[in-house]
Amino acid sequence: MQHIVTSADVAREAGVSRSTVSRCLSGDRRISDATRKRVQETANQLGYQINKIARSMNTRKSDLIGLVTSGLSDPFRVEFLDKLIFAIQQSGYRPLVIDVSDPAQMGTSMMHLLQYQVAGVVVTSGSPPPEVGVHFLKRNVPVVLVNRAGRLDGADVINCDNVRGGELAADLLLGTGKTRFGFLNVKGGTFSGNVRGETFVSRLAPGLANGDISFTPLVCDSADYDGGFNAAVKFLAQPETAPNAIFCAKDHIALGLLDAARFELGLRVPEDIAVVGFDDIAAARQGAYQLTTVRQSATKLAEMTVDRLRQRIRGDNLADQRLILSVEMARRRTV
Amino acid sequence: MQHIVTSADVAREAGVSRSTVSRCLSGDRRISDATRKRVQETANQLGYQINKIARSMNTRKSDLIGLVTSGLSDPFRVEFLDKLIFAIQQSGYRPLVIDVSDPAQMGTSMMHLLQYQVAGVVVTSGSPPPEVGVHFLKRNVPVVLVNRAGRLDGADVINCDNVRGGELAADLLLGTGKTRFGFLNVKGGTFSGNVRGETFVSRLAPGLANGDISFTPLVCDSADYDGGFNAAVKFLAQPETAPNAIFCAKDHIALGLLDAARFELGLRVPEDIAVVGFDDIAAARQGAYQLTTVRQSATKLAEMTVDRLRQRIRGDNLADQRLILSVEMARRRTV
DNA sequence: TTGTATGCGTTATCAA
DNA sequence: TTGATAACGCATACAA
Repeated sequence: MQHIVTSADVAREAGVSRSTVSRCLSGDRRISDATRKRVQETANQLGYQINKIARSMNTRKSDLIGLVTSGLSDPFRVEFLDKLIFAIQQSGYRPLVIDVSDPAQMGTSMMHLLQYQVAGVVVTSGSPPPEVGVHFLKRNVPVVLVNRAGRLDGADVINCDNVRGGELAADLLLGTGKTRFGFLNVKGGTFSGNVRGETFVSRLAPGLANGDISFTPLVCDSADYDGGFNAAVKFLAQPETAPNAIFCAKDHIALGLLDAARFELGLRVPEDIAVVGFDDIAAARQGAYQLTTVRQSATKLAEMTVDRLRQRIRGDNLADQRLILSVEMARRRTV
Repeated sequence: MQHIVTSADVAREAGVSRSTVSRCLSGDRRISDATRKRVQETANQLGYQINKIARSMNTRKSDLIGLVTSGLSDPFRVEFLDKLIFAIQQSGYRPLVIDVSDPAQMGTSMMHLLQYQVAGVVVTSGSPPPEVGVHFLKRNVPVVLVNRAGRLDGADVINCDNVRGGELAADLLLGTGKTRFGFLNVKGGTFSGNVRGETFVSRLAPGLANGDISFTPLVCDSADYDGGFNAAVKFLAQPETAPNAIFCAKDHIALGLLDAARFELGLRVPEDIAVVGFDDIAAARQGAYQLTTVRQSATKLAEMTVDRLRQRIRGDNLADQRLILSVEMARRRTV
């Protein structure tokens, strides 16, 4: 077991004090060019790596940012995390991922992040119990909730424009002339999904009132491809009466629905059934699907998240914010 | 700004010493039940969270495990990371993700992990320069390379059985009676892809020798859906002479190829063209694709990785190992 | 511009 | 079974 190179080793080798080494490597101005150069050379030569754990002892903050998620099975969330991880690194931070499969453990999981002195936390899944808010507030650790219901005291909330999305979907489907509307969401619903569905329905209100159209709420067991597929096989069993203008709470569900409609029921899209999704995941653009969907930009969402995080870490703008990312309709072949 | 609760606070409140608090909360045996109970109660009451950063100062190890990857755009890698993150947490560790977009920065990125005193590292992308090996060896930090070329001294290597995979693909395609074979891989190739392709070709050797069949190496610009799609549009332009029994280095490429064949060229699968992929990603099972492919289990790969990591962290079995995950053919509708 | 002394919160060592 | 004390590696206030 070899000795690990510390700043003291570099100091001795370069003939300076530990403080000087520290200053050189943290980019402190007040150091002579000669000294800086010499120290940096010795550091490289010895293979010195700063010990961020030790540094955090003083500063009481690490450059870790907690990412609370639950699995990587949801395609849009993966795209978001991808951009988020990139943006976090660009800002000089490092992502510490916490996978919360059991929503009940959300609170304890977030408390674990405190043990690492994280500089901030991004929650992309599950709604943290309000009582954890005070612990984060007390330590000035900013929390950003993304596409989540925001009941957390002291946390910022960033959502895409679910309301506008529901409207866009309704308007587009109304324009098809189809009359049997449906909204497909996971059993129990999610915060985002519920808002999308409610807005969708309220936009249909006039037509529903005068009996021009009908609406059926549709439910699947899981918020993914299989959920959409299995649900569709059932509710499309009698295509003559089944909904034929369907808005899905998210693309992943819509893909399952599409495959069920085409390959299990033999329906033509969009002639027999029109489908609108939400998210615009990569697969929606693929030739096999060409899904018409409400687009939210994972990249912008990630940038907004990191921007907001950095503001709060700097101590700016400390009042809780609620930010909305605009959405747009991506028109393809399923409507 | 409030004061943050430390072990000293708990000690004072409970009327014991810091050492006792430390022992109680780290599950040290030699402490009386009464004291343990009292300390734990005061800790909860005060909302005390252990500072793992400070703990790492002494132990010189954190319970962080570095995950080196490059983006989350590759579906199989995402599935693997999903299982890996889960397995890491199950073992009481935390994943610290490093996204290496530029392969040239691989070395420095891995060195950064050392700054956090990681207990181990998993490399899923890019091949680390051999010289970083010594720094990890010196600190007894285990490195596991997954589905990568292993040129790193002191690192373990875990691969799926690329050789067997290539054979399975060749045998299956030979059975179709088709005669114009192709292997589609990204320009320049990857370690895994190259092995798969080479085995595939060598399995075709007899047929090639007596002129029964032909083989064409096919290349795409990126190892993803778009790469496969764009390449296929070109090389399938004259379907009468183009390869009609194609093995793809990975499923994601195969999906692009399939969509190009069906929707751009109007080909029937598998009548006009047979396709075999590699990985068995979730999308391969979807109705729109039903891709026949060589399956490797992301779950098993993750378990093997964490098992090996834990062995080395414990100090067992210190000789470099090379593990192989078996593969199998998942027969669907594209052959 | 540089060096000295001190403290961050924990665990390990030694003593009681 | 418990407590006092010394590290761990770094940053910073203060002194020079």
